[in-house]
Amino acid sequence: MLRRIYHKLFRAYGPQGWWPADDAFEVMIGAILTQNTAWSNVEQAIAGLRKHDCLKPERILEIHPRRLAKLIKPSGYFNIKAKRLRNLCRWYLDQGGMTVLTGMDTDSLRKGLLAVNGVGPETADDILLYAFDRPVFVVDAYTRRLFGRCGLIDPQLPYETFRTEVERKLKGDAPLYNEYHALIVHHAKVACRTKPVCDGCCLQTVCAFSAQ
DNA sequence: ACCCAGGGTCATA
DNA sequence: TATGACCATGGG
Repeated sequence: MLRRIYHKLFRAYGPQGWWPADDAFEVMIGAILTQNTAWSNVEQAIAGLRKHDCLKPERILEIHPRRLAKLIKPSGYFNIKAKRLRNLCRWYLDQGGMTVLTGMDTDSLRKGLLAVNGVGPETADDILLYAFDRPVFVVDAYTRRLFGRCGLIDPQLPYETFRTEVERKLKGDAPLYNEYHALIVHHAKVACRTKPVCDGCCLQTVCAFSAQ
């Protein structure tokens, strides 16, 4: 059933081409900045960072925290996100950069990411999937509502439990998880133009399909 | 003027 | 384990 929902979304919207970034490190930065924040705001923040050559960990660590906060201001929560960016960059460099990180197994990578203050389960999985191409299904609020409403997975399950349930039922690879999560987000955005946010409307198409 | 977005932490019970 | 306060901007 998870497969059929995927195909319906894909047929409706086509490939989404996530993650919108120039390289893996930029994906990590974007994953922090987009926490509870519209992507349009994140784009402005990243533009600010790029303008000041701050899309590298060394630069982010060397500029003054207050200035970093100013650069990412459009993304909101700029003070705490400035700290989180620094935490992530310190970890990134301490580990030895992309070369070393790429060689690590997925579980070790996730543990390392989660140990960074400011990186929670969803942000960690964003990074695992979209920066390191690991076969990890990213669970967000939309995913819970979608699969919950379709009666496929209990939306109240803890994050890790919900994720492993999806992966167990779906048995997909990284490219599939990549498109699936992007499609769910896109679906929520375009189909939720009507006011009652997302409870009755945005899942209707998919749920009507799954009910047959 | 109001609502919330591609979450996470910390204090509290 | 599970709530609640808190963080803050821009676009609808």
